[in-house]
Parts: sequence; C-alpha cells; structure tokens
Amino acid sequence: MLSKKTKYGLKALTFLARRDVKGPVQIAEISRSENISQKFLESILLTLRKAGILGSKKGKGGGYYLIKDAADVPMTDVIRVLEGPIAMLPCVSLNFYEKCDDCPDENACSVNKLMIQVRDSTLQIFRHTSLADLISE
Amino acid sequence: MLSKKTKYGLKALTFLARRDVKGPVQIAEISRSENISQKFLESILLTLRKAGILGSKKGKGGGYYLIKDAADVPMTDVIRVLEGPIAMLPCVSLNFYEKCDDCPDENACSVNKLMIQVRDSTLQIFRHTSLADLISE
DNA sequence: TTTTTATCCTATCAAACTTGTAGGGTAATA
DNA sequence: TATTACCCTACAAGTTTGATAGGATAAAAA
Repeated sequence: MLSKKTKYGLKALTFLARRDVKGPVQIAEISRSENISQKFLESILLTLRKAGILGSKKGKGGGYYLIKDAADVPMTDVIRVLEGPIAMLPCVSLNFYEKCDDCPDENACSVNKLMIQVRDSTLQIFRHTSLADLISE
Repeated sequence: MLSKKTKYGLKALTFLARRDVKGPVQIAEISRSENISQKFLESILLTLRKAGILGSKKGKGGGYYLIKDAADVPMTDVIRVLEGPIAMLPCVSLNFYEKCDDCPDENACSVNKLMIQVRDSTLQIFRHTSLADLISE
C-alpha cells in the first residue's frame, strides 16, 4: 500500500507542476487546495527539497517550487524518495537490496522470481511516467 | 512491501506443491524446512485453509495438503487472502475498494490514474501465474 | 477407553511504522 | 527591526506486523 506521505507528495508535486506561473508556492496554499495537514505536508516537502526535486525560498513571498521541468521528474525518483523501495521484497530491490533471513539460496526461491517480475513491470511504468505525464492525463 | 505472512505462506504452498507424494504434511516439517516460526506458520496455514486453498487433517498422520491442483491456484487468490489488496491505493482496488478522504473527485486524481496502471500490470502477472508456475521456474 | 498426536482457536505482546502535532530556530524580505 | 514562511527536532497516538502462549478439539493408536 502506498503511504499517505507518498500520495500527498505526489499531489503536491502535481499541484506545483500544474501552475502556469513558476513562482514559489506556500505550504499553506498547497495544504488548503489538496486537503493535506499543513504540518505533515511541511515535512514531506522538506524531504523532496533535500532530494533535489524541489527548491525553496524563505521569508515573505517564499515557498516551494519545482527545480526542474516536470518532464524531467520521473516517478521512480519521487517514489523512491518518499516511499522507499519499489520492489515488494528487499531481496529483489535494486536500490535498497537486503538479503532475506529465511532464504538460504535466493536463486532457488520461487517467491523471489515472482517478485522480480512484479518489480520489473512496475519499474517499466514508473520509468516511463514523469510528473508532466501525471498532469496531462 | 510484501509481508512475511504472505512470503511464508507462498513458501509453504510451494513446499506442498513440490512434494510428489500427496499426503498431509505437518506444520513442524514445513516450518523446519523453510525456516519459519512454527506458531506463526500455524496461523498462516489456518488462514489458507479457511480460504479454501488448503485442506487439513487432525491427529496422527495429519497435517495440511493442497486441496486443488497447483495449476488451479492463481497468485491473485493467494495474495488477496494473505496480503489483502493488490492495488497500491484503496481507491484503485477491485476487491477492497474504498474512497480516499482527501480526494473530492477520483477521476480527476492523477495519482489514481497512475496506480490503476500499476495495479493492472501487477494483476496481469498474478493472474497468469499459478502455484504450478512457481515451482517449475 | 485412554493416550497420544497434531490441528484449531483466542488472546496477548513487543517492536516498528504511520500519521500527525508542537514548538521553537533561521533566513529573507519589507 | 518586525514579519513572514521555511527549517528542524522531538514526540505521541494509533495501527500493523511478527511472533508467542496456552489450552480446546478431533482423530488415530494403544
């Protein structure tokens, strides 16, 4: 299940991407428009800024803004930053690999093979979907 | 992330499916072979039995056994019983649908559309993979 | 009939994670 | 210098997860 953190993050990003004017947008405005708890959203946007997806400006007239063109923000990046691994098992994750305690031989594990398939088909979608695709749909 | 419950359940099912002799197998044996806590596995197998995927026999010589041919046990069934929804969002789930609190209009939600794609591609795999496919791989 | 075996079932529990809140610190602008 | 709005840490309630305890029940064997 996708966490609310990720869902809210995606909604905030699409909100920013949809704006024609490219100035900074305050947390309060996004929070109001998208029905997201302001304080929770604050921490999410902070995470996205630290990941290099958003930029921010302090003080009056400040806020958050997209640092790149929406077409250059693939879903893989956003999901990995907010949700973590895309794979359904640590032993199948490309970016967050971890060995399973219970598996003596990963290559002999049938669950492993199944989850590699799922990972690949999900990756296929996330790699070919950018923030720009999200708003144009 | 796939829960250990689901992972253990799948490993137990493949263990049963791989056996040539079709008699009941005791929890203790599966637990030993697959490195799964016996008591935890007990509750998992019980769930699978109640879902009509496994049968059981009490007393000496008892245990669990597959109730159908492994080829007739699709991953969709197993995953839904053990893990719950296959979709990453409740508002996108076919079997466990729920409306999102924060979305006024589901059809206008870009996250919704993205997750429908992911759901469909994952479903595609689970629908076309049976327990028999799992052991033959 | 009694004992043994192995599933059945409920309750419980610690640890981890999620969602959200509180409160002050910091930098930019007016 | 005051105000604004992001920055950052800590924390807390609620839920989920993974696992354990302990006995009830049914079947087979002694």
